[in-house]
Amino acid sequence: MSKRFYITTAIDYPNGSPHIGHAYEKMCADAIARFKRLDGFDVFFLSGTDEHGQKVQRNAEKQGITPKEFVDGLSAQFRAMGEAFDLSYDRFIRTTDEDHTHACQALWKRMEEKGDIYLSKYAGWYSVRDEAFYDEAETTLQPDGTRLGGQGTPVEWVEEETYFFRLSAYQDKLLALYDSGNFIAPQTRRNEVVSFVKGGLQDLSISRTTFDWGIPVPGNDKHVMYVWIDALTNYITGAGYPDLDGPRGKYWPADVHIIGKDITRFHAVYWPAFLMSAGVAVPKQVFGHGFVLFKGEKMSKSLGNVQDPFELVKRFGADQLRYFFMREIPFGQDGSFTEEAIINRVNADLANDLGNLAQRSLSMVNKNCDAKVPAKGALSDEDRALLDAAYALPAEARTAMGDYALHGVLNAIWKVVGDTNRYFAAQAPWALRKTDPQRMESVLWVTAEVLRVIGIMTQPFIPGAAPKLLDLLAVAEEKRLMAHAESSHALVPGVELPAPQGLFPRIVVEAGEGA
RNA sequence: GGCAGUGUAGCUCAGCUGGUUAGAGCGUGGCACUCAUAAUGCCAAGGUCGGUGGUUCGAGCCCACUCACUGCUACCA
Repeated sequence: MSKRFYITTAIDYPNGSPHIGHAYEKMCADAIARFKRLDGFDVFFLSGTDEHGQKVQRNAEKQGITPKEFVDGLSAQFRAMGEAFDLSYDRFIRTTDEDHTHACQALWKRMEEKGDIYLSKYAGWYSVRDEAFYDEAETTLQPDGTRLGGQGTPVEWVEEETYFFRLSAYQDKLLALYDSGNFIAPQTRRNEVVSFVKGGLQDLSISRTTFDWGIPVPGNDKHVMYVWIDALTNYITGAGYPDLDGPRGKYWPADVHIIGKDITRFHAVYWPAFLMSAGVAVPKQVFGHGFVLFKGEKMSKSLGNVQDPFELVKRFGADQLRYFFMREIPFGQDGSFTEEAIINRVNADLANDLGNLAQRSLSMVNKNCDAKVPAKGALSDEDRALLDAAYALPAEARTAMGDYALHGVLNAIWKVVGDTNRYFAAQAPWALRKTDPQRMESVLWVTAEVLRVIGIMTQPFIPGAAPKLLDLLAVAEEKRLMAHAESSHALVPGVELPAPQGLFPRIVVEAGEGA
């Protein structure tokens, strides 16, 4: 009975090309998924695109193509982004996938059987221009008798037949859920949701008749399911719902939904209520991460500062961006980036600290130890202290990962990288080469062994370079799990090593290029 | 307006249930070394811990007030 771990990201709405914010969420979730695999879990990692809705339908019409053709093109871009950032999805789900329709309709029927869905009318002040309903309090009555919405656009009274979900019946159960553990993280998001739910819940409109690009409501084709039923259900579609006894059913309930903080409510209120209604287990946790800002400002089309993830990868590299964002931004908080910050961080941590450490030590091994794992002599206190720090990493990392503190994991690892550089300088193996070659070998062995542990531990974050580092140390493919990051799997002296190669080139800013 | 949160070195942040000289990384200045990707190491400067007033033998950490900033306050996602 192996340990299982099911992690999802939000599915993206493809009404435009992906931006770096989409990539950020996915790379963080990917690092978590990879970390759990590294730690011996049977992981299922789900991401995808949310493809229905009025906006897609309209955009497709504008281009004179079908909605499906429209989303096919954009969904492909999101999938390409996954490849560009080395994302290890186990499935890339699309809400236009056949099994998803089946899952949504099954969920709907269960909720209906429970008596939680009823047909009624949704009425309110609607702004055609904003495509949004406004609360009466948000509107203002003009002298000429017309009424304007929150954005200053005209609104009209609209009544539409719609199905409602009896969300109001779930207030107490939801509050009990929030009370029982850490269903919502981080804490600040939890506070917001709790206060929202305590304020009282209204029933939720869950169908539309004004467009048809969506999943039909079972038994009433005039209606399609509205956003959240359709979108959220993807998480159980991924587990094979309604057949949770099938091959993937074992993954449900999900361990964590990684989402942007802006959609916390939908995941922490509506979603568990739907599931409770349908008699399906609720996910274990919803984690709302922060936003990535560019130079401290939100990125938007109007500001013209949207950062293209593909361009960034081309310029800096996938490992570099992954490392930067996960190290620099405490996971859960907002964070800002600039090209200069990326260059500084990448050069300092990856090129200078880790890359150069590997290079300086392994090139000595190559030249002075016959290109073999050096001989390990009696260990000094300094050797012992450094090795202990390295071997302590798995436990420290697991602790930090318990709160999905990706930055904390990297912090701990790079503390050891720093320790190793200090150790290397203090032991000065280049001097020992002349005075005490045996001791030199020991120092090089300790350094290489620590690099082995670092290589193992960094795999979730820099999945391109970490395996290369392990290759340089001739670590077998099957000995690269976290369980191997201990002394019983240490490097064996005498094993042949390949010639060292640079792991991370320094990023050089060309003259005249602003950073 | 209501609720919640944040404010600690130039920058980004740690600071456990209050307890000797408030920490890290980056940046800055100086020195050392030469194995290495002009990389690394050492040393140093630098903060009245937003402000005021309390509680306490003692507060960055507790209380009150105050200033600034942020988020949430339902059906665009």
